[in-house]
Amino acid sequence: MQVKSKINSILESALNSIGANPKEVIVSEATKAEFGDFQYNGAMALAKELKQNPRKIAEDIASKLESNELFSKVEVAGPGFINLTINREFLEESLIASLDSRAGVGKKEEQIRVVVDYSSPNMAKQMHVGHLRSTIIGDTIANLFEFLGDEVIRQNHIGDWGTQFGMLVAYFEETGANADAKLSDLEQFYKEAKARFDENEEFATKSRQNVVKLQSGDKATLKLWKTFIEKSLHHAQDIYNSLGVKLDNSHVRGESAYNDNLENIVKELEQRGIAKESQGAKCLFFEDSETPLIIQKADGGYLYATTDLAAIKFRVQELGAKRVCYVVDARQAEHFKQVFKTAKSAGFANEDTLLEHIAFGMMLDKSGKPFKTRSGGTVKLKELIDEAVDRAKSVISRASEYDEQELEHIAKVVGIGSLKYADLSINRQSNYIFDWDKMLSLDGNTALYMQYAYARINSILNRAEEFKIVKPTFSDELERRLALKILNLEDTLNRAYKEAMPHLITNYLYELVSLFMRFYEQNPILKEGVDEEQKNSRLILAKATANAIKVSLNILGIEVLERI
RNA sequence: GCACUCGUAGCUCAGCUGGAUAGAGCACCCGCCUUCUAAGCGGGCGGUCUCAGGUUCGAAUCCUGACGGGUGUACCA
Repeated sequence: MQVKSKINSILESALNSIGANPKEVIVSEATKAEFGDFQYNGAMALAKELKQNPRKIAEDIASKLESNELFSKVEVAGPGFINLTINREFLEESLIASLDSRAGVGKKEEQIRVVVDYSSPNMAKQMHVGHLRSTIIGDTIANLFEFLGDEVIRQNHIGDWGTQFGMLVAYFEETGANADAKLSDLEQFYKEAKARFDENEEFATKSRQNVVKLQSGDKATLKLWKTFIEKSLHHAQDIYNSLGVKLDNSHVRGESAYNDNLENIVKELEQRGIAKESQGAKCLFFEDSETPLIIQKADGGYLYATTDLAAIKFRVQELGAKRVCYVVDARQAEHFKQVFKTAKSAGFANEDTLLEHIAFGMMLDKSGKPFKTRSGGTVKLKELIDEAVDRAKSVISRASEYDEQELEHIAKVVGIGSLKYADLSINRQSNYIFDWDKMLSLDGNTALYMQYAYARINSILNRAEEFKIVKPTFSDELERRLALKILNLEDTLNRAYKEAMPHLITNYLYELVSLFMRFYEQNPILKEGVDEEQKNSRLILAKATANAIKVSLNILGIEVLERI
């Protein structure tokens, strides 16, 4: 149910009928409960255009709305605020739709094909905390788009090409018979190879030669390279599985996949006169930027800008994407700005193709400093996940009621849910302070709060006999507000879709569940003294709430539990 | 130097398509379990929205500048 858009269109015709045609009509949720459910503040802005008193305009608009059965109250306040209260009966009737598995949320009218590029781990190393945000924000966005009807193509643009592989190959050859054993810890293997690379010039040269061999398709080198990739992918897949992220090998299309196209990309850009030579390198210059985008080095080598351009071309022209989302660290903002601009001017993407950098802030430690990237100080993703699960296990209050296997499952769902929720609930654009205690604390606005509410509802539904799917009757204002919140899910998801902002969903969830918790405390469902009709109504409210929670959490990639 | 970005309660964050006394959680204090899961609920404490100008009937929100933090800035990805 899209309550807001419904109101917007009613408002729009009301506005038109008094001769106003604002370019956008937007109601917002009321800032105070006493103002009603929604408010429209546009009357004040129209005062100049219409050369009328804003209060008068508001009253004119209000008089057109009053007759509409959607509203039970239309009120003009102050200089020209229009406060709207939604008719209780309308909510009662609409709530039934929320009992289905989509919590009453429809698909978008226009559905498009979207590529979401996320995770993109480096294949030479283990995944670490630095990969967490891209992986879970990207997965959430992909889930959300899919849920609303888009055809989503997930792309894992893995870092599987470049110097580090020359290095690994060289080290593998050097260690000979021990190599296979050593590979069981790829991280360690990489470290040793890197150390060799830094200290030994001969080794470094050999590594670079291996890169050339790789790029020119030398069979033996390629074979070795493949074993590294397989090993790494296997590791990444373990992480995805335990995180419940929907990436698999079919989504992998790494840097190496574009290797053969790079030459043509450069050629094409040169022929179109977009690329120019400067200091021996092939570059693209931009008016608003003093640094160019380099697509080919002076020594002939290609760069990640070249790969990215090849990838855009592939995604738009071969995959047919109308929207391409790059879930990548905010530090690459300028890079993507230039790449997108180039892709459009070169015709790799159409003018109306949406190329978006879904930027997110860095992960900082408690003292506000960035995590180290190279020198051993990083937290491995695997360790992080394990600890999240361990901590969750130690916190489960009803632990004695479960057997070992059940406990394990609950700990996993709660621990990983908390880990993801903590990240997703923060506006992705700001830096994210990574704090074990906060992330794994199981209080407040966390996954656990939602999961707990869900389990509470489930407990009631299990106890209750089947309830009738008939129009409920709300017994107080709280129930009416809870219903309205449930019906707001679709508007929330649509806004989160437009802005690619997962935290809008967590904000919504928190409001929804807070309302439910109050309802739960105040309005008994199965207790004595509750009449049949009331009981039935409240069961419908509870069920609809559970659906909204489940749908929202599923989009965030977080599981619910029947019992906790 | 230039560009981008952020600066809201002790801490972590919402709010920023301009609107009516700026909202949460944590922490701290008080109250609520013989009845649907107290991992909960209710109440209290706590803010010159970094500062200074400007636009506007109205600014945490838009613009300019200053200060402070972060990031990026020619052949790494």
